[in-house]
Amino acid sequence: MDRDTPDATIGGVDRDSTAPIDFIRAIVTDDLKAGRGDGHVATRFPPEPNGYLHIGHAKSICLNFGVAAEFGGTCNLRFDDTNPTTEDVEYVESIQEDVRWLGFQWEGEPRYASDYFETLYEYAVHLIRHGHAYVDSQTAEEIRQRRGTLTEPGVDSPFRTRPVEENLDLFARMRAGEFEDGAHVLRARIDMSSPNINMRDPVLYRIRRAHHHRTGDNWCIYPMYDMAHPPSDAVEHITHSLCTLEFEDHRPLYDWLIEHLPVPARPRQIEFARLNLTYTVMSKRKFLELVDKGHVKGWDDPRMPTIVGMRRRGYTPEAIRTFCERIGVAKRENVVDVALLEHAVREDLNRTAPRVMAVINPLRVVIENYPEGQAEEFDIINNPEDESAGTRRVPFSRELLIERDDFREDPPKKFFRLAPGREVRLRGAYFITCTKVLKDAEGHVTELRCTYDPATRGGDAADGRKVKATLHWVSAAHALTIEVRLYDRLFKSEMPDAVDYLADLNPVSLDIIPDARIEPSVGDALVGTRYQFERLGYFCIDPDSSPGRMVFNRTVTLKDTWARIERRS
RNA sequence: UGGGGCGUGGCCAAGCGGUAAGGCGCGGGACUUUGGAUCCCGUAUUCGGAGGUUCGAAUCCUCCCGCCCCAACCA
Repeated sequence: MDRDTPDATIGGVDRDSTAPIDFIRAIVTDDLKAGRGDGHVATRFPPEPNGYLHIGHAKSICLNFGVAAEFGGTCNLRFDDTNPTTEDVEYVESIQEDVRWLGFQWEGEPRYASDYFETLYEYAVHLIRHGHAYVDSQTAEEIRQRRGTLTEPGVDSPFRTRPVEENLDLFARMRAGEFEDGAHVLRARIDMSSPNINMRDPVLYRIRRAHHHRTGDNWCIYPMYDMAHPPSDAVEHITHSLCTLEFEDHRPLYDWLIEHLPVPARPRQIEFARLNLTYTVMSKRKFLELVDKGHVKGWDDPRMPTIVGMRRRGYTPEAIRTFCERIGVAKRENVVDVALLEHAVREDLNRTAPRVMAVINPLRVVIENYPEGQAEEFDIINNPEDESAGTRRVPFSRELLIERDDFREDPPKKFFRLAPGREVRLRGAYFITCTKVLKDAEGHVTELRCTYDPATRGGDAADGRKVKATLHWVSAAHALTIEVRLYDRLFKSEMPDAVDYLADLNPVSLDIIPDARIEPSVGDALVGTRYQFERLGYFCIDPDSSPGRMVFNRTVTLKDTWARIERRS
């Protein structure tokens, strides 16, 4: 490419995004220049409906829809439903919901590989007619043994030279259900000595008497991925078929199918590396196991790295999309630090989530010079980063609760919060000064006596004096009690089997603070803590039990745990 | 071992012959009605290694090393 070309523009498309998907962008640009696909770019997201989507799929979704959008093209949603034994409508429905929730709209109706079964069958017949496929009657075991090894070539099947007519007849009878499962298989006739094992006469069709979630019992033979995918792409006029690295070895086969079939288009496969996240299990197989064995409550359990699980944790589609943009797309194996995901979530939540004050581990504070029985309300801003979020009324009275960790009788050097004789600000209310510390017989602090300065109403001193800390607080009499439940994130850890450690972790989901207090002014507001769970920060209200979500904006590390708050009924 | 890929700071990732973008993380500072947020500044003399070509290389060539994927009638 011309070095003088301003790189703000590539392929005529404005490059405002920092998403480093340049190698794909370059290929598409070149193809466009070469006139492929009539100048139209068409991609597709092709999940197999055998589980719920996870954050790894989000990368693929953002990539496919993103590339299409960038080049003014389209992106289809196609279910790769060629293996009826593992698939289910529950999954096709959840997948559609998740893609929509992430903010993407596929072109037209969802497609299904199963919609093409008849076409694929005809294509298979076409291959047979041209001597490019044959019915093999060996057992699976025999086929495997004759496939050769990484270093030894394979051996031709004794059925490889079956006459076309016989193949045609056999294949038709396979479809007609005349044979047992496994009795025959349709294979491509390519090269049993190819150094690429995928080219050693790959299986194209197998007999499988299983109920398909869409075609029911209409078929007893099903195409393999390699047989179904290339033609499906072509039928949909997909121009760029993006898939993960493990399919690189299949590309020659992909191209072989496109070349030997009378397909209406010539799609091109491009591979990229799948997403791996630190501490995160990313395997549908393991998720299924967790769900089936009851280690989690379902695919949408907040501990799950599934899209629905993340949704319940309060993650936003915007945050997930931002994350996918930032991690980039390349061909090298990678393990993205989960901190990057959490950063994207915080960034979005900081901008959009309403705040509330909360006290988890309460310490009673009595404002001695505040009239007994009196109460007043303050208007406190809901989101310091968003004026339009408005304010809420927060009641204030003589007896308050503050976070226990916000007070230190003997404050260390860097501790600026409350201490005997020290003045701090109660957020949105008044400056208070601690005058007395009450303790029980054991010497534990049980209550603080303070005085407030009426001249600091709203949190600003008329005389301009400053205070080094601002505390969260709630009015003891008005506070709302909720239940906080803490969960540990699913850790992949060093353990080879996720299930083992999950069994260990499950009991950790306890009610940490059964009597946490929060301010009652916001009807649907519940929040977490700050100091006690130093590494948390954001708390989400389960969208299934309460509208909206809540953020606590103090500590925002979300390192390796998170909390879920449930309203006590 | 045959084939296919990949190796740029702790983690991602640009760069594609002209003298190492950016983000996360980390460290320091400023500011602030949450010590959060925000804002600054710093963080690879070096691109897996060794040779070579060139005025000049992460970018080209050679050899070596390392990691990943492929021997399902899964996708």
